[in-house]
Amino acid sequence: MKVRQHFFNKKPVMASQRYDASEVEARWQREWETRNLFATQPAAGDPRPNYYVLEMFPYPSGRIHIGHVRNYTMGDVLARFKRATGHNVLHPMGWDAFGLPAENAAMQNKVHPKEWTYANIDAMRAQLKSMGFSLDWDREFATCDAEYYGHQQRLFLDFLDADLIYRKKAKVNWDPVDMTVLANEQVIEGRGWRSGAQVEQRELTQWFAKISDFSAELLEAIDGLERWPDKVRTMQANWIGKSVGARIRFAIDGEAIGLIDEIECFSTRPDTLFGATFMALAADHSLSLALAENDANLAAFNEECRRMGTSVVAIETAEKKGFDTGVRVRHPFIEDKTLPVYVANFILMDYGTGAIFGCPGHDQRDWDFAVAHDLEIIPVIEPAEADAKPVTEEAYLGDGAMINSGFMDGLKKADAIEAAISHLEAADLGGSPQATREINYRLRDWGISRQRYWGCPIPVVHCEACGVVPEARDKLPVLLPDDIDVENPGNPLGRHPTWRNVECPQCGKPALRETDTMDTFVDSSWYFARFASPRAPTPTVAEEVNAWLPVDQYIGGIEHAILHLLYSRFFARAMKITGHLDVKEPFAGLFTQGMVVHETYQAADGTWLEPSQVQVSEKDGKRTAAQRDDGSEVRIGNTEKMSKSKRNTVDPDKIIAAYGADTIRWFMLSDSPPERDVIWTDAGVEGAHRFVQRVWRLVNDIAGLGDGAEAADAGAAQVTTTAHRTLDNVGTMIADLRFNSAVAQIYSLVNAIEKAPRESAHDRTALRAATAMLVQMFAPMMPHLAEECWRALGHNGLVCEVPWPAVDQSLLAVSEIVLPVQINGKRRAEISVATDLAKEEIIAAVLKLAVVENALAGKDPRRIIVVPERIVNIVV
RNA sequence: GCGGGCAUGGCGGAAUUGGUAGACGCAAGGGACUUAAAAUCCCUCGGCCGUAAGGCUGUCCGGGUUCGAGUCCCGGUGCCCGCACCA
Repeated sequence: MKVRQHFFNKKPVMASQRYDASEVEARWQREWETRNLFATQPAAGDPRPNYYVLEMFPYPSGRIHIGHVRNYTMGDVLARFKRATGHNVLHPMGWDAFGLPAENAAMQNKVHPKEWTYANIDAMRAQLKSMGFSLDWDREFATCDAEYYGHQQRLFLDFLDADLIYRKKAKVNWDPVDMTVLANEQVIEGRGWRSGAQVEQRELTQWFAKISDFSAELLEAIDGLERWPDKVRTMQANWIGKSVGARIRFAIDGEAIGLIDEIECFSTRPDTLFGATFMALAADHSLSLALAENDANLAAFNEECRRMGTSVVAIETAEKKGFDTGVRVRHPFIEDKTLPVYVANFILMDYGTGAIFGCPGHDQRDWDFAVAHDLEIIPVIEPAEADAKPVTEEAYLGDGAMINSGFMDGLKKADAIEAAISHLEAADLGGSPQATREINYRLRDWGISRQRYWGCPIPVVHCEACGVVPEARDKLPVLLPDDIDVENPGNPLGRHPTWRNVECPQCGKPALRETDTMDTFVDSSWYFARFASPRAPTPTVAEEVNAWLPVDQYIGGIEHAILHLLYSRFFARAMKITGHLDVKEPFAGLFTQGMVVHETYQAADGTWLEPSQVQVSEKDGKRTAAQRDDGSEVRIGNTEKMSKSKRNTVDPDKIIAAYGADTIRWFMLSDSPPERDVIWTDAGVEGAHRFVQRVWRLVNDIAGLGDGAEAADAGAAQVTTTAHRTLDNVGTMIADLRFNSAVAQIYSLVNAIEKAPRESAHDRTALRAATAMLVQMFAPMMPHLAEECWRALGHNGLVCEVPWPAVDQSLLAVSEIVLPVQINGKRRAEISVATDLAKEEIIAAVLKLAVVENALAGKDPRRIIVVPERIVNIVV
């Protein structure tokens, strides 16, 4: 049994000939910085093709975590590779710096949010620099910089003018303790995530962005996002949620209620109309409200519906409750038939029209409601599935021919829907057709108001005389005040003594400044455009932003699949309309990388332990037991996402200090495909570091072979061919973001160089050339080691400035190839043939093989398949 | 419930898209060097049979298509993710 010690417990071994990462890396980082190598040239006037690679910018929480390291390493490999292949590369970095944590920290630690945020940015910038990323730091900005959010206010006003932003009353989650609105994601089981207080539904006037106007376009354009993962495209399509159907009007039987004499429903299944047995309204439907005015019981019921929680649990366990209003509507197809109208707790006011017709036979939810209220269930579809249960037991949701449906009897679903709509379109109700075709989307407008201090102020003023007045554009930015009271809950802007009181920009009379700030998702919806000209006096500069956008490769976590990426797509369209941009899609290529996960450890008393507190025992490669430093038993838990609560995090700084940035970069790229989770193990990191040392030894070895007189070329050495073949593969693999495969290729080349003959001058010349190519190939991945090796090989310049080597195509062609020979599909032999050998000759050669002759036993083969350069198969 | 994805040695994963399954790495075992260790180097490493040559078997399970299936089709199992009273 062997006890593996955690690397922090080990004394570092430091032999003099070993590669000293900390010294080397700091030196090359200084060199790159001195030469300002990664500053991007303006797109205008640069003859090279542009390439924009962007990783999702971080929230400045205070520390870089290992997930950032993985994300930015991938982007950096691509950026360095594209630079080497002749592109003008934009690879910027900034900070998504507004948001709640800064305010919470301010309350807890009595630090100003601004101070806290900028201190964090300084710390994290230093960490990123120690990773050796080829970022253009001249373009850095934070979204909380007055300059940035001032331009954002300008965009806001332009959007307002273009009717892309508006104000409306809306229901919001209100936390009565923290005195703020909470996003749906911040409400857990009906309680505020921070205060734990029961969240109330409040009606407040809020700012909204008209993203729903773009539903159809945002959905259709998904088809064009060919370099996006299918998963994200599907998620966005589902989120936008298109439903095709009809809006159908039902006449109220008898007297009108006030001005209301009909009810409109949206339905995707008008084919089931003959099975309709009731109608249900949302509590906030205009008819529900009108009827409640004279009915205290209904008013109480409506109130109960409104209070119903938004949590998943509340929805799953809720009964189908209803209140019979006594009102009845006439069935559109059946003379003299009327349907009872209920108010029901499962009808949503903000989808469709807030009213449905219920067909219990073929909708499970309607079925539940019908059973609860003793309503008729009429089957109108004859089940095509043999094992279908009768509609007395559950709703039938499958396909089949229509029954009990008058003119639709016998039709299939699609034809029946068409027939029903045509019928209703032709029918007249009060002077217009009884139904119109309609498409509904699930996507709602985006509420961007937040009752928070640490965000971008919404640049408008409320004047008693003039109403809502935009701030004058030459007064922008509307700055956040620095002198605030952060010690009390609620919005410090709302109780600021002077900041609120302003003159109306229009009439000059005293007015009040808007105290809402913008959702931080607004900040991240256009930062990628600002990077194209981050110091410009306008939000964007046409010739730069249109040259750089769309981002060629965007890299980030799947958790942003919907919100951030959808908002950004909307913003690009809004910016196009307002003249700030001339592309529609912000991100041409999207890559969602996996997480970094780590084993968890739990002590006997249930507390989670850090990896450094635990020793794991292994037997025959299996992890058998773990012990704490004091010898007590430790339970090995699941391997999961690194998190503070499970204490399974690894601090990048410590790894860099112990092994260097190149080691952690190499480890992040090895083994796991980039879209999948990577399991952090000490052994894996040590393996990566061994490779760094091995490459350094090899390069010095080759450099020490001496020049060797240039031998008369006796044909390419094997190692030259291998190097070019590897180069060809590595190039395509990096371009396809298949980093783990590129890493494997590089390992193989190192193996080949180590084993290659070194006897002749010709050998040595070939080896030196192959080794130089090797260094260039791993330069995007381990840039510091590459520079040091490049120098050791006798080159003067920097490897990161040397163009990517060209593949010698003539070396890729092989003259002879080993073909596997199958008999009846099983591999029985192999044969070495010239690549250009004719099929007949290959067959002739194969038939002479002893195994083949034995198998045939004098008979003719039934069939011979020859796939050139692949395989031969003899069917006996 | 709806939608999407994944399943290959002890482990992470390769496999040019239907053509030699297990590249490359990790772990493990054996050996060399060393007073000893570390580092390094060499060998073995899916399973079964065999001294060996070699044979059989093998990519979650059951069928199918094909000269040939990890890859395509049908059915199933198990995990993971997203959305969800959406009419």
